[in-house]
Amino acid sequence: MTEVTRKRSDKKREAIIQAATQAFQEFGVNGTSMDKLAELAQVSKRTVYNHFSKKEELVMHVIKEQWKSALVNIGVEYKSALPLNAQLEELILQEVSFTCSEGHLELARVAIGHFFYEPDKLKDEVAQLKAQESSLHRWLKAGKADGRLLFDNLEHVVNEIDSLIKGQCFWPQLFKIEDTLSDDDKRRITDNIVALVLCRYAN
Amino acid sequence: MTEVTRKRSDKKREAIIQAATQAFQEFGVNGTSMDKLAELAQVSKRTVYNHFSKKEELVMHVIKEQWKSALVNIGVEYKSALPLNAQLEELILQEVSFTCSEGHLELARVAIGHFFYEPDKLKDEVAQLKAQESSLHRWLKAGKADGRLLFDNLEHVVNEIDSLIKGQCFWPQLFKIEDTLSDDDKRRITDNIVALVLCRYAN
DNA sequence: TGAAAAGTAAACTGTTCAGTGTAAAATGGA
DNA sequence: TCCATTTTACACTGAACAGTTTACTTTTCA
Repeated sequence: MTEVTRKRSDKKREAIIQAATQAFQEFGVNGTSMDKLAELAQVSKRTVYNHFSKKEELVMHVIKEQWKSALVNIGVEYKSALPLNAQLEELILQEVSFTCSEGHLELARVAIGHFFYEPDKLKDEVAQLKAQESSLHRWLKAGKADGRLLFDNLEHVVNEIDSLIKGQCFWPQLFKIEDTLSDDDKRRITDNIVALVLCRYAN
Repeated sequence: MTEVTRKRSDKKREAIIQAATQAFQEFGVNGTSMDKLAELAQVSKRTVYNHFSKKEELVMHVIKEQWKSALVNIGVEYKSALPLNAQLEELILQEVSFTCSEGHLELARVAIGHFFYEPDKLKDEVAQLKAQESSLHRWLKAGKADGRLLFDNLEHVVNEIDSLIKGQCFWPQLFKIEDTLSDDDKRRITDNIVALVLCRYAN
């Protein structure tokens, strides 16, 4: 043992995870056999199984790891003194950028590819996601409390904004129907969403 | 031959298609083996292969057939005399109802499940879809020509509306994250979309 | 009634793949 | 050097599945 052995072991483990991450993104979970994976990781198949006793275990590990690394804190706090316009612009631009980032898209591809025919598991994972109140939630709530925004149902507004973002920055890219967005595209989409939302809900 | 033979043959064929349609929806294409399928259709496996020489052929047949049957004509023509409000309401409600209908969702599930890792084929199919100018396109164009709507880029507006619809009536239902929408839900969502759009683009 | 068309059952081929067993080799610390 | 841990190569099992072959039966209709 153990210090160096640990390190050798860890290196192998890293190689496996890294190869899996890449392969799952490129070929999908079902398109990646454990043999292929072992070869890509430059590791014997048995070693893969020494680290992850089932394929499912490896899949979940990869998804959760990507998940963590993709989790960015979007931090725009409501400021009473500043114009709504600029604040919302900043907030939505951050959401847009995150949503259409390659990291986020790749995670989504793996997860959706894996969970597509297991709606219950998918539901659970998504429930966890939705549980955490977003920056957007807080900002809208603060704006309403401040009397500068006017709406009945917070959830509906969040849903609308979310739909506008995903419909233009996520789904088309997820399925590779549209190319990656340029910064100009992001800016234009953000501007339009901000205009739409403020036109409707600004007091 | 041939009249009655045709009929027996057709019955078998129907049974195959019907079983495939159901099974593909329930288990996905990959989750449905040709053996299972034959059993479900109460038909010998060989008969399946007599009608469809490859699984892929059957898959494409089922998708295209569902496609046809799902294709509804949404017909709301722009009327200069009537208020924008009511017209757009009617138009979007039709879109919403179609989008979240079980038929449309099931088709989408089969198609996405099948094409998920074949982005090129998916792109082709979607391109066909997008090619046909929608009722929404025409209506917006007419409203602009009539001077009652004001916008720069028609495509962007269509995209926004489309995102709002799909984000609330399609994606969550596709992945079975949300239940089927009630008529009240549809009405509420439609109302909100109409308000958002007219607030922004009505002259 | 008899020949053509269609269907059936079941075994079979060939492949892919998850997961296991094992014996030998590499690694690095004591 | 010796020992424990880890990795490796590789053969193997067992299952699933697309697609085929064959020998046989049923149906239809001329």
